[in-house]
Amino acid sequence: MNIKDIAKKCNLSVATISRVINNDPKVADSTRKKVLSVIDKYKFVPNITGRSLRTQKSNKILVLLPTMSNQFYSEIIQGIEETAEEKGYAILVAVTNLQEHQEIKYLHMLRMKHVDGCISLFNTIDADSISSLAKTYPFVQCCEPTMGADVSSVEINNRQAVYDVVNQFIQKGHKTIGMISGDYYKTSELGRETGYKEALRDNGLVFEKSLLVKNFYRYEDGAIGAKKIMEHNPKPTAIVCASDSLALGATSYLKSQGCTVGKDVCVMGFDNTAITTYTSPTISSIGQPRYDLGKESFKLLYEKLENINSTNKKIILPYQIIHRESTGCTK
Amino acid sequence: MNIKDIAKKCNLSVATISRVINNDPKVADSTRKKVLSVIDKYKFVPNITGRSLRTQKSNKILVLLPTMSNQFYSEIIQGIEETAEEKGYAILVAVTNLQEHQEIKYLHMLRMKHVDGCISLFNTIDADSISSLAKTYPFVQCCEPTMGADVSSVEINNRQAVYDVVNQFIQKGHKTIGMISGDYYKTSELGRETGYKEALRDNGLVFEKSLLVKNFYRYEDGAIGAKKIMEHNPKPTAIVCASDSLALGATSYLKSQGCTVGKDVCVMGFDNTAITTYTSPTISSIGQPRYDLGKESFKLLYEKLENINSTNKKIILPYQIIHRESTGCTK
DNA sequence: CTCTTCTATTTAAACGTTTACATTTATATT
DNA sequence: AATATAAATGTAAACGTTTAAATAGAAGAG
Repeated sequence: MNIKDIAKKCNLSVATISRVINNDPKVADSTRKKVLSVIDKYKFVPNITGRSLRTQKSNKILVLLPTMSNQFYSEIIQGIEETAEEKGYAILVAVTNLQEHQEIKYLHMLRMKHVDGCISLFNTIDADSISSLAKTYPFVQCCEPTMGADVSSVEINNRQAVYDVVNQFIQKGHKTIGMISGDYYKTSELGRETGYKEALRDNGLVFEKSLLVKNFYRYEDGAIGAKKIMEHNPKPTAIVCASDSLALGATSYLKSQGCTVGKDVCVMGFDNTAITTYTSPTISSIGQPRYDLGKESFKLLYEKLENINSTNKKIILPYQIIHRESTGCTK
Repeated sequence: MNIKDIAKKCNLSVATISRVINNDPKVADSTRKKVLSVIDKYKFVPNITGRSLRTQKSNKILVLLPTMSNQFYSEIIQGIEETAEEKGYAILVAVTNLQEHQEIKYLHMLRMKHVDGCISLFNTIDADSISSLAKTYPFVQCCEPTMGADVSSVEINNRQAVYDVVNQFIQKGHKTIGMISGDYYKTSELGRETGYKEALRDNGLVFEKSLLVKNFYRYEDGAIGAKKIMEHNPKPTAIVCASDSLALGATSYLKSQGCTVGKDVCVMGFDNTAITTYTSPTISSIGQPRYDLGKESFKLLYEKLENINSTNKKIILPYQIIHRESTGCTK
């Protein structure tokens, strides 16, 4: 059942049927009614591939995720989805599982015109490839802009966030502060680590290599990191982590050593995921405005969808430092 | 840059170019080489919309998710994705956020032929709609088959899983056992609750309404549920939960009341998500073979992709009961 | 040298829409 | 009634592929 069949049933040309489908006002009310009833009767649904080919638009955008096992992305996607829907775009999510060939495969959907644009939450391909991709296709990076790439992006100021936290720790009298970071998300990681180092420096403390541990972002890595950091002399009294799962792992290790987290040692997480309030002690964390990160990403993408030559923008959104029990906040 | 342009540059017809692209053996080696070099030179990528229109296939399948904020789905999707890739299919994920209009919107992609098939992790639409959808389009339900719908599906035996757990509790001497369930995923919920009731009955215990609490699946609901259940007289000594977050919430409430979870009260979760090992006590849980659920779902879908009239199959995969500290397991 | 067979290539239709342009029909103006 | 204008509908091309069927060219058989 296609538009031609409907036209035949209605004794009309395909053009008129198409006009009815697309709400073109140039069609008589009586005709419109007749056509709609026939469409309804035969449950006709216009073939979107035909339409896409003709209009050269898919009205779909791709959201590229490094992994699905991160709570963090859920709300970002919702922010994208709801903003996109207002403009008539549907979103499709693809997961790269951190594999470059997957990333390339899905980015091909852009070149093959099966989606009109892409918001990527993480890229492994190099800055030049990103820049040239973004020149030709609507493309926005969210949370993890590739360093040195000429591309629109939305993120928070990771450096400043950790800087502020470490500063707060120092103001409260902490003298030895450790950091557990990861070794994957180059951009945010570097920012967070820089913030840590700069805050120490600006307060007259020296950065010590053995107080900054880098592994992956799993729970176990948090425990391993905490163990290593606690071997330092003098013992650190505060640890800032690059994710909540790291903070959780660190906390659990510290507890197992008889430490009271929030009193003997303060622990700060990152991302403010739901898990932070499920545990004992509850975990303090740096919160990103997830919904807005998604929303602003789509807005930037939309500018590109309307005009691919519009200038690239870099948007920085505010973060939030939330104190809970793991930094001694009792309320 | 399209296939016609390439043909012109090569002084060949579009048909030959198409053959090269599709690895048709009926093309001379010298010609193939020339064409490939031109394709490479101009970075030509065939337009997939044109191809889809002609071949009436997209080589894409849709995975429909109720929400992205559930750790549980991640590995299922990986199972689907890796199996699908072997057969040359890419997967696209769409999230309904439990809204029917979203579900309908994305299912339309099937009717509009923008995807060749769909694996759905949850549906709100009624059994008849599901049955008739599945008759016309390749469609498989994973984990939550709609009751009464004629459709291929993969799941575990939810009833038996909870039956076994409750049975184990009773064997160990527990006399009063509560259950915290949810009120959304009709099929699995009903199964789990039935398992609970049947195990009681088969052991000569009476089912008491006040020991079965139904809310949503959030952490808070676990705490609320535990509070309600603990008001029962005599106090229950075991609680089985329909999710890990419920179990976590229950555990945290019990701890706040001075209960030692795993000793005074045993708590069992469901789904065996990562969080179960991050907490203290660690949470016992019923594990579903997530990767295989995804894998088998795609296999069923593939049968439908090859022959839409193949008979619907219902696959039941084994579950696993994993004891941790919350049920008194110390190792 | 002709006829057959096989291989490589071209031609042209088809997939299902949308839309600029042309045509017809209805309505308004003189 | 004749003409101008507006509204409704039709015609046909276009989007970028794939692929049956037709054709050309080369090689082999007699």
